Amino acid sequence: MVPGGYRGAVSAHPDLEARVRASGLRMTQPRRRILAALAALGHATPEQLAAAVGAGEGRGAALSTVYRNLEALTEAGLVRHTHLDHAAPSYHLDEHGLHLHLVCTSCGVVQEAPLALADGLRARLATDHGFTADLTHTGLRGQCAACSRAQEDPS
Amino acid sequence: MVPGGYRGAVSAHPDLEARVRASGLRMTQPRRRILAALAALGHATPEQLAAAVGAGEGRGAALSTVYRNLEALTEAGLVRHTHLDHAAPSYHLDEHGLHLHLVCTSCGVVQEAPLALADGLRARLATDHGFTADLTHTGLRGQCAACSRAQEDPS
DNA sequence: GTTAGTGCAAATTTTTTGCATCGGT
DNA sequence: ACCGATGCAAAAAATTTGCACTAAC
Repeated sequence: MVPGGYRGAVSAHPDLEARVRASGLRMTQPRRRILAALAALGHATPEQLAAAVGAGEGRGAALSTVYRNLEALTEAGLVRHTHLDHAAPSYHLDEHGLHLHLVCTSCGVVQEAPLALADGLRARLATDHGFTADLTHTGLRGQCAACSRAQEDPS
Repeated sequence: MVPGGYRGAVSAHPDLEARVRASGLRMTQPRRRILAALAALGHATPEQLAAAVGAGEGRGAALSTVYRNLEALTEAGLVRHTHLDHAAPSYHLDEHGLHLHLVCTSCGVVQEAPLALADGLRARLATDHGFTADLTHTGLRGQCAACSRAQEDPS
């Protein structure tokens, strides 16, 4: 289910390393692997990360280390997460950019959409309810184009 | 944390009973209590429901029964759920109405907003991405008015 | 009388935590 | 050398499941 993995000596992104250190965190091997996996996968659940990093296979990062790192890196502002569905949250690098996540209820595909699409809604929420919304944090559920089509025209 | 509970002989809403039966489900005591609790609480997590129903106190509904009912009733279309935060999903009667859920990241308060506010966004998603969104299913995270204020003016 | 539905307890699954050790600075 | 970070294994939560029994229909 998960590609080869990122177990080797990974030099990772220099800028990332700098930011890690700037946050007062040490740049360890497991942490480097986790960051590299995040960069490569775009977004992934803790379990997917553990698999990608090769947890339990000797030289990787223990599952608990993955959890602890996601927490520490989130705290440091380097990592964010989004709730795509009922399951575990999906983590991604801060750099990965802000966008809406469209999650298809039928096929599970996740597509991204420009955050600007929600500007109108956010403005209304702000004026009408004094609510400052972050549409980035939760995936929007629905049906993707392909699945809607399949449903109407079950050829 | 949870009010008195709904353990007594609850007649529940007649219409609900009818819909339950129409779905081919039997109207049992535990099920009646769960429906009554949902009606009274508006929306609640499985645990809150179990507590409200008086699970474990003898005459209530076992936690596992709560889970099984939420599943069955959801299947029957009588119940829906929304993911308000990182924690457990929050269930509510279908009748409870469709609206947006605004979840404050700071204080945890959940307020409701008319679904129509999101019509613009939904239209854009439909035309631009062929995506039919259900903004009802996930709570929108952000800061409520009170918390935003407190943050800017920490008197 | 059938069989869906229930309670209870055991089994899973997911995430957290304690603690001795290792490794970055 | 210091102390943050790690691995492992145990603990906590949260949800699911097996099974004998009860109660709707």
